[in-house]
Amino acid sequence: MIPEYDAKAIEAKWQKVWEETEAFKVQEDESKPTKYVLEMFPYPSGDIHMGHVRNYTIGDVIARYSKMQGFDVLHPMGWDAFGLPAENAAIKNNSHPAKWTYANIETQRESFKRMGFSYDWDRTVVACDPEYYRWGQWIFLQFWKRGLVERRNSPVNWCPTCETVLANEQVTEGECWRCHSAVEKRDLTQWYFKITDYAQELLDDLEKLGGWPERVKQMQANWIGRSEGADVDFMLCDIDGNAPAEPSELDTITVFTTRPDTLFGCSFFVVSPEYERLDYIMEGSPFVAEVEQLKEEASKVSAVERAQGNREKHGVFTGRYVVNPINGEKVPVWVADYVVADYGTGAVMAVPCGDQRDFEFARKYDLPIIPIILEKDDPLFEKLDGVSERIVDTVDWENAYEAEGILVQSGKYTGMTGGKHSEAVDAIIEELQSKGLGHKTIQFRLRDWLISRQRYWGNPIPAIYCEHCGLVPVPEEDLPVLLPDDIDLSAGELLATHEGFVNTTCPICGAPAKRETDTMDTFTCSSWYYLRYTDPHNDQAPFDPKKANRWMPVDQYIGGIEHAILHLLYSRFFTKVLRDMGMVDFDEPFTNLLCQGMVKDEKGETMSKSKGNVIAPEDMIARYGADAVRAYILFMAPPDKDLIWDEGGLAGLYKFLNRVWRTVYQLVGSEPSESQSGAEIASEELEKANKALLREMHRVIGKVTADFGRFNFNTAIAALMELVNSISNYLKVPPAQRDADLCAVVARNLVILLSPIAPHFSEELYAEALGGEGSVGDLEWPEFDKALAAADEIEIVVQINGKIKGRVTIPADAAQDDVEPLAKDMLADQLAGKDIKKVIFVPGKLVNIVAK
RNA sequence: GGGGGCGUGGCGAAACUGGCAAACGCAGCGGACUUAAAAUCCGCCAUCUUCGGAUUUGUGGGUUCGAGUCCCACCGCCCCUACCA
Repeated sequence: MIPEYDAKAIEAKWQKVWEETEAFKVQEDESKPTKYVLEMFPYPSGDIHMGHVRNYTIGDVIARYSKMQGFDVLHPMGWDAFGLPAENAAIKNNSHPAKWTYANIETQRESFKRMGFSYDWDRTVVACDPEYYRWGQWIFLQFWKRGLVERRNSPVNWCPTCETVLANEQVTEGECWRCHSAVEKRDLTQWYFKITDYAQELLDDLEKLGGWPERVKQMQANWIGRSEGADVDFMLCDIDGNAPAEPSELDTITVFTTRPDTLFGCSFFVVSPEYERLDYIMEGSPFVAEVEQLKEEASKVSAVERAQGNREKHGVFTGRYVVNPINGEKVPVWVADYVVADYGTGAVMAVPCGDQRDFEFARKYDLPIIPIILEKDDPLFEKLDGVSERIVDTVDWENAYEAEGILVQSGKYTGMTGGKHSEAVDAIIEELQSKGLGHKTIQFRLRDWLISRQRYWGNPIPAIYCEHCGLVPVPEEDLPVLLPDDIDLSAGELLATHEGFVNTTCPICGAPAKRETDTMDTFTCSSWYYLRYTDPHNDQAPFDPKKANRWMPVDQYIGGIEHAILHLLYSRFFTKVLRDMGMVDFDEPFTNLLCQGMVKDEKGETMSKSKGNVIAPEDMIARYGADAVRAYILFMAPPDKDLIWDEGGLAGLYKFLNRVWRTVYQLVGSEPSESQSGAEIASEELEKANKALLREMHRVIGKVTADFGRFNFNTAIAALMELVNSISNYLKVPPAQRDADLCAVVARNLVILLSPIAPHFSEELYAEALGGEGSVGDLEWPEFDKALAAADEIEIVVQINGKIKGRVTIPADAAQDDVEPLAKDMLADQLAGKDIKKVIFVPGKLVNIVAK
């Protein structure tokens, strides 16, 4: 009797065995090559969802497979445990964020165990654990020492719902990444990590990341946003509009431009409403009221609206003028909302002829448009010929001319080629440089990383304000700065109002002093956790460089595309700084990156609690078992594509496991199969069947191995299904006639090949049906024998002019000379009267007769 | 506006460097077993067909002996990003 496949009992049994035998403990075996398989650690917001299941199943298969291939595998798991949801839950439940966080961690940990994930639980990293965040503070202090920490005042993104500032990367389309509230601009003094110091390297090293998806690299490159151009100095005229005799620093207004070649076409000048020196410009101007009103209106326009693009542009004249450094011309200074404060210098030279935005603005406010760059055959050339006076305003234009062209009305540069990277750009920069009024420069879109948050549940910034000594770092020996437990968040208490936390003494002079009460962005925690896993219990340092260097960089990182910029960029930055500190000897943290697709509902919509379309993993485990869930999620789509949930498909994989179960028992037992007729078969036929099964087994070993290497788990499972179909076919042979040795080896290999996908199931079959010792996970991966997988005879296609006309069966090693006559013979009718031009023979595939 | 990706049966998908399109599965249909159902097993399942074949990978063109795959144009969908000077 074949026992029933009882997924629930089997899974519980093997999870217990794995735990007791510490099956997934990292071996730290120096004789083996290492493989670090890492999935992005989760935020403990309630129980896991299908996205987690998919992410971690993919990682688990890679980890288990790597172990069977002889690697010393590091496959850890932890929690990104600081952050607002915990704090909000605590406020709502009149509780403490730690309570909520740790309860959710336990729930998730149990779910992970029920999924059978092969984590070394000994290495768990929990970001809100002082043992961990202590070293986050230590790293902060090292960054500070290296000049990579700055506290400064500037316009920042403020989320009114989360009541905290946000980093640029955490604002998408003008909304807060977490709560989707419209983000406001505020002028505040905040803490920054100077990630821009690494902008160039972060961009350049994308080239080293051959194992990353192209689109992720592209997104990072766009985010870093390097543009080459020039800084150009314009001089502010005095209030009466007279050009300054002596250029003074105070009256120098610098712009960044990628098009210095169009400088002769500058007919006005624009600063953003938030421009830092706008008040200085407005001193004594009669237009203060108008400018104030524009500023007011601009501040009201939400970032969301601003992000819509192509908005109607608004501006007012400041009453002031600046001098164009290339021709000494005076141009009016405007304030307009289409210039943003946080790119370039917050001021632009407006060239309506060569820039669409300036063009639209000029049309609206009736400002001059000076044609200075034209397409080769522009009719305007004729008009300009022999005219000494400058022609202004090209009324018949509908758009600016932004492409490459020929300069006109541009002094000695007239006739030169202009455009983004043209000779005119270099020539004009040279002139500006010689006059001391400009120079070549590179502008990045990347801003410094604003890391301070006005929230309790985060890693405290280790800094102290002393009346006498100023801003003082907390000494390393005083770390960690602990978050106080006794805080009543629901009563509105903050770190800033917690006297026991705020009041301290100055580490330098000993006088009473105040602590910094901002905490660090949670993304600082996730920027180095992967290093901590290599040495998770170290209480002398964040990690031992020797251990980190042995395991790192992560060989395979797996996570969602939503971190394409945020987490992945920050982690790259941290790694580079730690390298410069001598803590690690590599430049990039993640060698290979796999971004898995989303799990969507039947209608193709994202699952969310608010839509009520969430499929709970625990329900599915209860109904079909974790192994079926794992197999299903791998089978239904390649890992990087979105997966449409279909419970019928899951039931199908459950049926497949049942079928494997019966098949394996039938292979090694003496029971007849369902498809067997009972009649003896001829020995010739038997031999053929034996041969075919052996060949099929080897073909599938090769296919599954190759597919695992490419993460094509869906086709690997399809190949295993084909093997099972072939076995079913073989089982038509009566039990007494079967080749027992062949059956045993096929059964064994089938179980091994399936084990990374359905581990509990495979363990049970290996132990109970095959009588195996130990764990399947400790076995070696079967070797692929190409010779045994090859067929002796194959069927190839015969074509005329690429159209299939028939098929012939030939020996696998047949040469063209053998095949050609066969083919011609076969198609003699159709070739009659035709002239054979040539014959193309693709071994193992086809023979194509080109005839006319 | 800029960048990236995708388009194959009723559905999820396969087809590695151009070489038998639709493997594998879901749904469906027919049969066996059963008193019956479930489960299981066997078979059919792109479209049209005068049963010889013919047509088919969003549309139109091109390169090639041969194109789902490469090139050009267009249509449609998705994702990212954005008054970036």
